[in-house]
Amino acid sequence: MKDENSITVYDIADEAGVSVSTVSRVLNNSAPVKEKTRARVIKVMDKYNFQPNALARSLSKKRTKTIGFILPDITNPFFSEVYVKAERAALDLGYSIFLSNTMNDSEVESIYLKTLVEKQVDGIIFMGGRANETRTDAAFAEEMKVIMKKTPIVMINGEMEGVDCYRVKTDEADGFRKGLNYLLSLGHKEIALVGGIKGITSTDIKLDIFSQYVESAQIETKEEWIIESGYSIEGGYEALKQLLSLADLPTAIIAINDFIAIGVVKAAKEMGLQIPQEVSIIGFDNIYLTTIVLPAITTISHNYQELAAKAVNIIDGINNNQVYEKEHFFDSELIIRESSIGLMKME
Amino acid sequence: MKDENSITVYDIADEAGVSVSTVSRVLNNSAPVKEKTRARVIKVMDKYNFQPNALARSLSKKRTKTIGFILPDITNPFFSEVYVKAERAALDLGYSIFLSNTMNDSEVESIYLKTLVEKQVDGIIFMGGRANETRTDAAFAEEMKVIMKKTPIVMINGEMEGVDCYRVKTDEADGFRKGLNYLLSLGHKEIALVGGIKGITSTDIKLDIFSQYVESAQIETKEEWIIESGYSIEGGYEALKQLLSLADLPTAIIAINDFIAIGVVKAAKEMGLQIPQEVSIIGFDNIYLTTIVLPAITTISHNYQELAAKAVNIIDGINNNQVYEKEHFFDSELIIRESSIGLMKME
DNA sequence: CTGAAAGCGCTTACAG
DNA sequence: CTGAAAGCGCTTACAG
Repeated sequence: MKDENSITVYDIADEAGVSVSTVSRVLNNSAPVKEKTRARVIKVMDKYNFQPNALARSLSKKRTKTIGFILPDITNPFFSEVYVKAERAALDLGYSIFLSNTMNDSEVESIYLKTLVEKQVDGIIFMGGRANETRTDAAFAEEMKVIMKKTPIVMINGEMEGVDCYRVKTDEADGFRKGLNYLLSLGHKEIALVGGIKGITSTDIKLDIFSQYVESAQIETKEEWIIESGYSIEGGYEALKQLLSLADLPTAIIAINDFIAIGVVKAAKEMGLQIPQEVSIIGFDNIYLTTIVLPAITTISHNYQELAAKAVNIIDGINNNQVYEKEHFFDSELIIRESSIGLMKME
Repeated sequence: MKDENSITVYDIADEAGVSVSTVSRVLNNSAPVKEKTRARVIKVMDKYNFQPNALARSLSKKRTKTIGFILPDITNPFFSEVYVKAERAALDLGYSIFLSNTMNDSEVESIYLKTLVEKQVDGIIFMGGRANETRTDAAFAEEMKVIMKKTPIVMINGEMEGVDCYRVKTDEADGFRKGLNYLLSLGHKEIALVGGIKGITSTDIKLDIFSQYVESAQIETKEEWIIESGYSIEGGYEALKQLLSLADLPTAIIAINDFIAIGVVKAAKEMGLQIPQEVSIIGFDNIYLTTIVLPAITTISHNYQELAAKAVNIIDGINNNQVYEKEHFFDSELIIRESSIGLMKME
């Protein structure tokens, strides 16, 4: 008897007294097979714990039921949240996912892109760093275009100039407005904007909206209240220290993301600044850490579920000859928690 | 001219005026090729952005350079930390990883196990829930054995009775002793043990050690100080509330893991209990959240890097006919931060 | 409802 | 150093 791990459809066919075509038919339910024959084949398969070789299947079908997912750092709760939702959607449709962490190294990004194509993934979900730059690098764009000739790409919350891939997005501009309007509704007018890096889309979008509010005199701010301190907890921590060294303080702070907001909260605690009594703060992203911190942080949430599922569905769909719009927007949601409070109550 | 995405070695061979064997040789550097011939072949490959089909290669080589990684929840910093280290080690050796989140659903665990085998992964790194039970389920063990006939499995910090797979482990017993000894060295004697679930290995190991210390009278505890409240932040939060309802309080708390410790810290803050002044607390795992919380939490760290790299190396090694011990232990490390303090200072 | 044959795109002895 | 041929393990027209 053959080794269990080298049984093929031929062995099954032999022992069941049928042709491999028939074995393939029962394997895939791709055509009618007489009930008796089917039973015989299944019996033999079970006997040997037969598992078809997906490589061979994929080679002939030109479909791998595999998706590549490129992101900077799965350790970051924002990315792990969208990843997990995507994986579940993928599982439901029978796909496996190659996860590729680039750690913001664009060379690694290129290596993974290349590998995924060679492994014949049915599509790539891309959240790599190069898709977050407001001005896209021409060489990177070129590279993406070459990939796209072979494999569909869908970017989540990112895009690249001249790269006509699928894009699935949170309406971040609208989300940021929701945050600002909420602060305004609480009576705040003197507002600081903390975190971010100029040139990165998610920062530029928010900076833009903020400027509009300032220009229309809805918000009063100062140059020193706009602190581009990156995306990390540390960045929020340093930013608050900087703010506290100033003569005038804002009554509210809007952070580029939740990590920044968490850093602000941490620094506030150390410095003895009361949140929200002395200053309100809101974040962006709604990562789960916002609820484990004290006070829990008011924030704007992505629609993680829809965002991720749409990305997966597009890949599955175009592999089944369906047609999709290139761009899809999803609404964000204001999540009110404890870090923000009305101005009246503060005084 | 052919479509760029359907170029094969035959097309390259034709245009370069050589045989496919030669194309394969330059592709793999598997045998000497005249420099001039090689140059000609490479030129044609470049012209068409040729990328070999890894499916076809894997089918004939019976090697996919792919690893499957099964874990409960990548959203949990403990798992994402080991995953990220494993992925980097894998990348260095040319492997891609299928990440499979089971969300603690053992049916999903089975589906992924099956899929990974069909996709012919070179090995599976397993941190699934079923490997964490002190008493292993016979049906699950059987399933694992069937898998192991076809694909090597290496478990990280887990094992299953009767399943002779590779095991890579933190010496958790020793790590827990380090924590206890540290507390003792600070003068603490009245200690509570919080979190965990009986029947789960990581709990049982720690419970065991704890009992030994109690029996040898190094520690004084009470029944009500041992609270099996799971592994979540919420679990730590509830546990501290429970402790605070008691007449007597311990001077120190050792938590099953960092999530529990974080929950304790959060509850303490809400209830106005001073940490570490009124009670010291230490966690286990050294996830990065321990440093963003105030006070930063003293904990025991796994050697994430070595643990993950060893798992990957074993898979790569046995696919190259190397031989490995079945079990490998790695030391843990005590990381002292702000949540613990000497008993003298407390009074 | 079933089978024989070709094809998917590589690699690998084997021969020269 | 190079080429012709078989093989990896499936699926899919095609014919009956």
